[in-house]
Amino acid sequence: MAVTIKDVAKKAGVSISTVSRVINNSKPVSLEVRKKVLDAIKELGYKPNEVARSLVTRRSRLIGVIVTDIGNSYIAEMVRGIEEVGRMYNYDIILSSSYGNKDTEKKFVQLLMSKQVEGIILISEEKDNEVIEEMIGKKIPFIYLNRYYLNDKTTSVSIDNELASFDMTKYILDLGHRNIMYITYDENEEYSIEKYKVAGYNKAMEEGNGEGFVFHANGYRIQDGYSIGQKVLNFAREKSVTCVFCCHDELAIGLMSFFYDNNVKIPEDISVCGFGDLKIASIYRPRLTTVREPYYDIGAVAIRRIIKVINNEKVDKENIYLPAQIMKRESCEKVR
Amino acid sequence: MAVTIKDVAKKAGVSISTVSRVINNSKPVSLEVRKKVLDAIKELGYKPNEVARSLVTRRSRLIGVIVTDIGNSYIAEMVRGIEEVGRMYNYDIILSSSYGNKDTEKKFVQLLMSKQVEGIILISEEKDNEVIEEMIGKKIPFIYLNRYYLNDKTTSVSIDNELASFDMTKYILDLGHRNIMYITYDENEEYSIEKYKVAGYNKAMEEGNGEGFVFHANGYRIQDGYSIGQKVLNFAREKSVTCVFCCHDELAIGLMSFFYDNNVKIPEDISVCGFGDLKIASIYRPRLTTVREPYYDIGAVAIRRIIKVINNEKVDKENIYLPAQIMKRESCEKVR
DNA sequence: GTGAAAGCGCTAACAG
DNA sequence: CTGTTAGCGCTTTCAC
Repeated sequence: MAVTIKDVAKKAGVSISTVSRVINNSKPVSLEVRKKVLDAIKELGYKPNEVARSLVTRRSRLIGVIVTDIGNSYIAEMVRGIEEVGRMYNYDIILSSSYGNKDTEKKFVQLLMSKQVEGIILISEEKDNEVIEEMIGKKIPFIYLNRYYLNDKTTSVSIDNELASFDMTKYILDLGHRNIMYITYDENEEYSIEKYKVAGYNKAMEEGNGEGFVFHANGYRIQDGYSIGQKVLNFAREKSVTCVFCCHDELAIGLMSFFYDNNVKIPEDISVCGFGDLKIASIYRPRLTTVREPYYDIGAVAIRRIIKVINNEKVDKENIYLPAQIMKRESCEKVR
Repeated sequence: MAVTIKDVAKKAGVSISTVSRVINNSKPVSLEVRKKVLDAIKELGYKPNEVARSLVTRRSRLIGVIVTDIGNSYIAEMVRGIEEVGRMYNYDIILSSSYGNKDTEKKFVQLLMSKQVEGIILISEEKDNEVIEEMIGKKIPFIYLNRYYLNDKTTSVSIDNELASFDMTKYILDLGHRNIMYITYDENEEYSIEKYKVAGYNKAMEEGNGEGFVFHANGYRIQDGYSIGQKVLNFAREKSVTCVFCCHDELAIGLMSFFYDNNVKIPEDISVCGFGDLKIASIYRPRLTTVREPYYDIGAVAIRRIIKVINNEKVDKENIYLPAQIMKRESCEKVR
């Protein structure tokens, strides 16, 4: 059996409340007594039982994080941010993977609440999320992170997608490209973030007198980029497209792989740009020109806000916007 | 305030013990009473407070996982395995990232124990781990996962590295390569796994009458593979090396990137193989021929074993070995 | 089959 | 400044 506060109290010859006071610094304790207690603690190797503590204080120092799949590099990066700043404030995180199943997400919320977590961060990839409705009723701090779909019912952290897409398009235009494809997915969905990205792209194309072509993929994954490769290639040739701007790095990487496998040279034959700046973007060759979404920071800011709410510090109701950045690399070069 | 067992008891007109019995199925309860309780639970939306439960049962249904960095894809994969099978047994995981700092690791063990976790999995990248010494004293189930260094004082799960390296080398030889470099790192360290991999390589080279060259990198990272690129290239040319077998995928990817940047064609000019089968191995072009270490399974088996120990099922003391697999891809082709 | 009561380890009034 | 006491919400004897 582990050593408890009682053991310490006995050893130090004081009451358990006194011990409690010194470990929590909650009330003044005489130097002399404090020392006795500290000695006893050290000698016994006492560590307070956090579970017992939580029960009475109602503070678990636990934050629940529900992710789609920790195997996704951008999610891992967000979790890193969450974990690291959580740590700074003495919070541990409980990690649950939903694999995109909404019922699982809901179940996890219940589970996490029963474990008395003090806040929940949901990293989702769903369109409409019933979990959010559920969370609104509960008084527990909550943040919703979604790289693909917006949600106006709850606070989130993200970049300004329209602006980022605009800036990227402008950068491509400045490189001399005129015929530029934008590959999107599901941008007609009401809450799709693609809507904004397409808008940013269109706006820049208009201002820059470029000829734009919005193209549709069948999903957001590498696989989806690969599988539309031939169509993109045909279209690009037909319309003299010199640059393909993909709405996500995954698509861009898939597309580049298709190009590699089919002897299309990047950027000599065609330039490719992405969006996200996944780790792989700077590892793959040629390195991918892309918009950097600061995943780590998004996670960090999200948990920071949760902790603020927990501590009753004042926070804005609104979404938080972080700056994006154009990562200029070799997959997209000047038109000659 | 959340609804408690008391509320349910009152609503159902029974004692709290009865409620406890029905939610735990711990003792027979008459059908009639059971129904009343169940109804009350449903009506009130009651969820047992797991913290209170843990306090009395001493079972937190929590398993602590300390990782070096969740941003590493192989670690994320292990954590996936851990999380997913943990879930099957109703365990949640608490994730902590040590970023390779031993003191942090030790601190986390303390922290996790004070949160009453029922087991700890440490995913480390250190040579010698003081944490292990510390864990041996404690009676809490513990598994040590380390892709780089062995530890004979505690249970682990891994592949048979010597055999895997042997098989890979044999595969390369069978492709017609004779002059094969093996790039290693820190293989002279007492507990380095590289020692075994080099042995497997040497054995196969001997049997296959190949000419082997063991080469040293300055680390395990992509960056390290890139930075020895020129040396490898010079050496390979001098000794007519046709294939480079890297002790980790990271090194192989770094090397391939160097080759790309310097116009060395893979596999036409030289073949490259790796070890690990990180996600990127099959995304990068050319796709990397490599040894598949089943990270997901390693995590899954690790937590399964922990849960067995928790439940007093009998387990072997020995390390657990999982099968590896040669992933034959385009970075390594037949010599012509 | 059911209820009363003790207690898990700790914090937080409340006295003194 | 320090000790006593009452819970936190739940499980688990122990009676009946």
